[in-house]
Amino acid sequence: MEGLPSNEPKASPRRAPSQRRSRERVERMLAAASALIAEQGSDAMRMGEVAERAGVSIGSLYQFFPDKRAIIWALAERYTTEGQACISAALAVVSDAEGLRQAFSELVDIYYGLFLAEPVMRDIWSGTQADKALRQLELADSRANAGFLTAVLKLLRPNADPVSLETTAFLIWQMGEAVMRLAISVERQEGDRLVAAYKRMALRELTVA
Amino acid sequence: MEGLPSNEPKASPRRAPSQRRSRERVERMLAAASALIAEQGSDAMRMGEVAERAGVSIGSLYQFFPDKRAIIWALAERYTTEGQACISAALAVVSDAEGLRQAFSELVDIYYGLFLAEPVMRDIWSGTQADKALRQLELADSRANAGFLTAVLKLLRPNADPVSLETTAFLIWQMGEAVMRLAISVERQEGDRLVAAYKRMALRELTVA
DNA sequence: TTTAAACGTGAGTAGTTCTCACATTTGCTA
DNA sequence: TAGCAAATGTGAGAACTACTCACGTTTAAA
Repeated sequence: MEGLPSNEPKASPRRAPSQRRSRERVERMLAAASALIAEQGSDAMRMGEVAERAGVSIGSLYQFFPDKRAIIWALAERYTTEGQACISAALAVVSDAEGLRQAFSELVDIYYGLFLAEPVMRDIWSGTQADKALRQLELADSRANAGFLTAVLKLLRPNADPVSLETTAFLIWQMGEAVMRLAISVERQEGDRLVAAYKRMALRELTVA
Repeated sequence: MEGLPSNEPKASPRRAPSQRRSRERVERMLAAASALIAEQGSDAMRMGEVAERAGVSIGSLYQFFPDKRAIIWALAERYTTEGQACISAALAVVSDAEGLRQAFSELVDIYYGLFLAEPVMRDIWSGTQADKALRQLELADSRANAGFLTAVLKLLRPNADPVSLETTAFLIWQMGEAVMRLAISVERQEGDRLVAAYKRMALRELTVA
């Protein structure tokens, strides 16, 4: 699945471009990487191809980016700092509950729009390296599991819109998986809190109309 | 990041073990893979190492598993069918809202326990191939973003438990990201519905105590 | 016993990331 | 302007890895 010797954060510090020439070249490298990720995904992106498209040698590429990950991270960083400013601005002006409603709603729309429109962000932030086929298997499986939940909901609320129930069940299930993944990535205590909060939220959604 | 020629579902059909000898050997291969994933993660798992630990040649390994993914999938499948039976059983007996509450609550606990206890499941189902360092960056970033939300919540509800508010904000933010990732993996229409449902759910959580 | 199919082997192929010894360019100082 | 050290640029090749294939061995059935 990889050619890297290991998964350790080898990220040895590389020289930072200090002269104008090299800064421009680094910019070209990032642009090339961005284009290739948009076209093929970061997994299929080849370092040699990045160098070629940027018009630099493979050695130059590695002079400023210690490994393949580094160039992807550099791109990711641009998006995140940009996004962070946007979020900060939108929430800074909130002063009451209604304001929060509006700001949050807009924020979700903006983010969703970004995810839909930016192939690079899409690739980097969502299962980049994870292989697509496995993701589809997971989805199919999750759908099957959510199906059991849907069946129960339909039984308990025969008058509700079936599509809406299906959406709710699938959403709750997927969120549950996401929370589990999150919970095992943080400290045990926080993980427990997050799972508990999820449970409370999901139950509220499941038991009220 | 990989040595595979491409990301396409090459999954050419391989011979299925029909004799007892080969069935046992396949079992050993799976056991070896499982152990290695538990020790190092599936990304660092080397096919040669799997073969060696299973006491078979690399050729034999590839006789039954077309590629590296296949052996990981095979392991994943075992967990999922097991889990599916568990879910089905737990939800089949639900007949009222209170029953749903209990069944769902238990299910979450069981799943969380599995995630915590099973390193292989953990690896396969959560950012398997995704690199750990990037995941930590994402988390730090998400925490920062959730921080803005936390600040607003603290402002609007000065009497609430700060830790609880932080947990809620982080959870909502992470769920949002998960829903976006999900939304772009399914058909546009369903994605839109899922995002809308998430928004409704999150807003309810944000505006009621 | 014969025989065809299933099974087993491991050196070798192809394709990747990343290195390194060396050449070139730049900016600074005398 | 000449001199020079640091920054920058190069690409053949080192080091790994997933995966193949031609050939040898075992199994089960006729």
